[in-house]
Amino acid sequence: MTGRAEALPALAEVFRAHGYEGASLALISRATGLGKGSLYNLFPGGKAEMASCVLEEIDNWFEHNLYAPLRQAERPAEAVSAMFDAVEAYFRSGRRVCLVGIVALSSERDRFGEAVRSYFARWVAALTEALQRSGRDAAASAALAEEIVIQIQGAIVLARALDDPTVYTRAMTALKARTAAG
Amino acid sequence: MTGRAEALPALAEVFRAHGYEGASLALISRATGLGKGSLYNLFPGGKAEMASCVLEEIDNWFEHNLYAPLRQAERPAEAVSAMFDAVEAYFRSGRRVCLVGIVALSSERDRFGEAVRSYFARWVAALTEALQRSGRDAAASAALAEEIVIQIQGAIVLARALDDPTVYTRAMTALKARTAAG
DNA sequence: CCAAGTTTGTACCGATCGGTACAAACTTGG
DNA sequence: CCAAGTTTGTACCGATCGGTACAAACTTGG
Repeated sequence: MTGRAEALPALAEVFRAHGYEGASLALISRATGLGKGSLYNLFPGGKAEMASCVLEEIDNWFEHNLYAPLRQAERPAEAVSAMFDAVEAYFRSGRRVCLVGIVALSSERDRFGEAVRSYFARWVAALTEALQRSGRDAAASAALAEEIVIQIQGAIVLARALDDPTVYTRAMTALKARTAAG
Repeated sequence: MTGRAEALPALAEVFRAHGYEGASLALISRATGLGKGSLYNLFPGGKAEMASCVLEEIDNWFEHNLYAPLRQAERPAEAVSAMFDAVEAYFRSGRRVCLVGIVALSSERDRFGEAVRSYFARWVAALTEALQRSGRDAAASAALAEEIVIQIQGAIVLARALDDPTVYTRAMTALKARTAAG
């Protein structure tokens, strides 16, 4: 038996590469190496369930690797810095796209609206908390947290559009410097 | 005769709302009020040609209303400020999505890669020029120009994800202030 | 080792996809 | 006003869509 967990990474890549509508069952089947029978055995709810599970797994990954450390760090400034590194590695400097961001921009936002909202709201909240605990006042922390998430998402867009990952790294270097200084 | 020009706004909205793959000819036909006969009469190249034309029209709009003014402004600082206002109105504070950004994130980037690249490259270049002529050095101008485009794209993503246009206006207010100050 | 349960591949479903063919309905020029 | 050219709606094309049915192939427990 191959469980859902084993199929999710390949599934995620298909959705990332082709979007929800563009990810046909034929592509999904090829990418996962699973026939339709197996896919519908693992995900009785079909494509919608596959996408839900992928979003959930991504959410879990971010919660565990980024949000929780930000909230609980003893040295919050270091946690923020570690987040920048983890995010850069995860999105491969903009070569890899943010699936949750794509869903937010697409017409599937309504279908997965709450998952998308929660992912970004918790990101901003965790970052706000870390920034505040590292010595900023509440308003400045909230503003900077929002700006950081915005710049990450925007840098992915621009780096991909210009097909130039240095756009991503350059923006993040400047942003990290401002975050450390502020 | 209804020309291409009259059909383009409705076409653009369909592509914005559903992406390239999700924009079926049935949706396009409904949105434009044109039957297949008319659509293929206007756009013999089918969906690909429709999308090309839409991207070209968007490009023309940005070139004429944003890039050219930025490059030619006698008072470049005012041109930058006017750009912020025009962009906020165009994207309706993030309620409306950037079609070129969406294409950049999708698998259609390869099909329309050069159009996407050029749109963003010229945006950054025009902004760099205006910032430089308003008294910044070359390096600082280039960095800030890139950051502005990044924040615009990111703010659209986050505002839509959180379903909260104030995210967009808030980010832009802070960015405008920094741009004016710098 | 075999029976019961699970997983898998294949064939098939109706619906819809993008695109074509083409006659009927219009518009236009003389 | 009519002939020539243009535009339009409709019917249709094969391909693919997401999803279902189900028998054959496997796995597992006793």
